[in-house]
Amino acid sequence: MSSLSWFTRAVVGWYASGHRDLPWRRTRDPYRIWLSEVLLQQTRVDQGMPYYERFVERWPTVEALATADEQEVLKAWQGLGYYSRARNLLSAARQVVHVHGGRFPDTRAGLRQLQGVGEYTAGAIASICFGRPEAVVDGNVYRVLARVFAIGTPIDSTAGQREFRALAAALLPKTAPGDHNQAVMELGATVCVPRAPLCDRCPVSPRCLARRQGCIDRLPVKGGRGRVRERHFNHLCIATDGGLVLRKRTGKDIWAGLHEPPLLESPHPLAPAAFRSALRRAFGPGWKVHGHTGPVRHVLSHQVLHLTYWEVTPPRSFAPPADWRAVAGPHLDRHPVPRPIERYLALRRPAEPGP
DNA sequence: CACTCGTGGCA
DNA sequence: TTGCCAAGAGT
Repeated sequence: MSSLSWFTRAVVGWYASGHRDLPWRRTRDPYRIWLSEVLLQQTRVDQGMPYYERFVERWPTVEALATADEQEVLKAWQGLGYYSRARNLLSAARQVVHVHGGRFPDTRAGLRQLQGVGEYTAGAIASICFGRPEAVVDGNVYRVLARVFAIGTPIDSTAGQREFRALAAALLPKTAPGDHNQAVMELGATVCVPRAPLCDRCPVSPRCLARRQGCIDRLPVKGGRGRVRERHFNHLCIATDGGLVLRKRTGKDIWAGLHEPPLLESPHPLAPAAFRSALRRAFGPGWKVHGHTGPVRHVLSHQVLHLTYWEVTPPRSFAPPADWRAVAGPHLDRHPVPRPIERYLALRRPAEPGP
């Protein structure tokens, strides 16, 4: 008891005196904790919350989720980004059911074997659900520790990750490690925030080295982002009797598993004449181009997309690639699509006005 | 290991 | 407008 460090004493005491009442804090069910942790990876609580509620409602148990179809899960994930999380989520659910008999592993190493569960998520589940003495280091923890201990090692370097992991482990109390972990993360999320931290409300500000040294706004140190790639997407909007033509994206590119109108990517923006030329080169002669909308600018973490939607009609002789599918209006809703395609479809077919 | 994977909010 | 960033993981 008295061996508790001043750090844990201050932060856990502060946490116990009141914190946000988030739905996943009302349970220790590893399924729900896991779901919340994956949903919140690189994602704001406000953004992930409605998704959590819908997932729990629709798939209340890991067994239920394991029986889901990948397209269903991607559809439920639509709009949240980083869609590999959704595919890994389903994969891990099936691992839990078919390899572990429906029970989540109760150790960090065991959890680590699940698809989409890395060092952070494994530590979070192990400490919160099973009381294991495993420290977690997420973005919040990096920030709190970098400031309180005035550590300037870049958090995205190998040395930084080692250093912060060791410090977090040294600070972890033997009793109630899950509460300690959540308390530090909550402090980072609500008080020790990236810009303009609320130091007058911080339980450790009297001993915060960065505050003492006046360098809070320069910590933590991160390397700059890499260069952003510019891409030009020319979508072929083909209306048939059976509906709009879509194809499913595959491979390792963005939006794997999501649908879109057939794509003609070009290294530069295309004027109508250049588009006709590119269309003929890619899919043969005889196409008609009726008009276009865009380009629409869409920013991703490492790319900037310029999307143009071209209304086209193929010649009668055209034999479409095997993965093209005409999708009638009522069925469009079942296909997961990326945000810009979702917006395009909404413009193309305005939603029915509410009652 | 450097790079990649979305989206939206904010100053 | 631009850049930063938010409960990371996979390759």
